[in-house]
Amino acid sequence: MRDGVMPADPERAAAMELVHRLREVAVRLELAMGEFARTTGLHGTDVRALIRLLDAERAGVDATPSWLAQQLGMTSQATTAVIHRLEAAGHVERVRSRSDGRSSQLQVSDAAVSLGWQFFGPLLDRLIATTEALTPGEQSLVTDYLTAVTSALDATSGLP
Amino acid sequence: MRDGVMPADPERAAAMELVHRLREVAVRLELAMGEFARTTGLHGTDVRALIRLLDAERAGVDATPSWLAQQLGMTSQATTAVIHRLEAAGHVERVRSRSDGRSSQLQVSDAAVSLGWQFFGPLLDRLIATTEALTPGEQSLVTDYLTAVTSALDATSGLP
DNA sequence: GAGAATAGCTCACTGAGTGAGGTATCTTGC
DNA sequence: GCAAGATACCTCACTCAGTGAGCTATTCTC
Repeated sequence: MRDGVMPADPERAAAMELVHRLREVAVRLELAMGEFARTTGLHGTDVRALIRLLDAERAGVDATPSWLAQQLGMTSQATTAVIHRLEAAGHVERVRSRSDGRSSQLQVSDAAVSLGWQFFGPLLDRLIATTEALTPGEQSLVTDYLTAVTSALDATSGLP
Repeated sequence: MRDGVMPADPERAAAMELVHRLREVAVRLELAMGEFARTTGLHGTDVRALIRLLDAERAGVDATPSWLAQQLGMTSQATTAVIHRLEAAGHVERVRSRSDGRSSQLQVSDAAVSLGWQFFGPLLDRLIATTEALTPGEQSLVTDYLTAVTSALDATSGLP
């Protein structure tokens, strides 16, 4: 942002610099995802969906279409279309939920996972290397900071 | 990602956790942007464009349509459309370059900037507060780390 | 100054995402 | 036990963002 609108404050300026770097990282990650989408013939949204589904699996959360819609900030119809595309490409499988006949659960295929590793593997290796340059203590400091940032961001997306 | 594909390695696992947090922050930022887009009647891409234009201004870089296209990872035609939309909404002004008659420069209007502050102000305040909870030394540690991460990410997007 | 390269644009088209509305299943109050 | 309402997901018709093809104007190169 055009920082001049805010009063000059050296302490705040340093913090602001950090926030800008954070945003810059987000932008680059977005671009990398877009590139993955292009090379795989998927769409940006499809890739975002895949990533969220894998996140859900990691976290042990049941990924339903409506859950995914919320994660993507999209309508349920658009999410239905995303799931269709991913299903047609063999990246996702839809499994009818046993406890709730209306609902279904989404599972990412092994093929999609290995495709992801193929593309993001080298990138991830560099990120891991960058991260392991820090001491364990420094790493947990950064991790805690990022967790706090996530909470701060969450407070916004909870708007009505 | 489904980490099980990779061999278990506690050191790597800790670094991986950090990378996941980083990605999580990126996802939340993206959602916040989408929400800003919805409340202002803009599109996600338009907001991303505005942010990149403000970044360029901050960095003292000349923002041309082709530069913007590269930043957004989009074709020049799509970028032309984005600029048209932003221009029509009064958020951006197109100024013919004096040094190169083919090119033009893009400037974000004051109105767009204050609109951005209005929405992102509270969010930014929370982020700044989160950041200022760190000591100056810790802040610069995180800043340096994020800079390194940006470089690591850049090495990917430079694919042919 | 001719030819190649570059910056940006218009046009026609595809398809991602939305609003309206439908079906099947689950929940609740009687 | 069943009607009324809520919920989860889906289809249909439509809009408009983004793409490919191809154009014009300007600048660079020899």
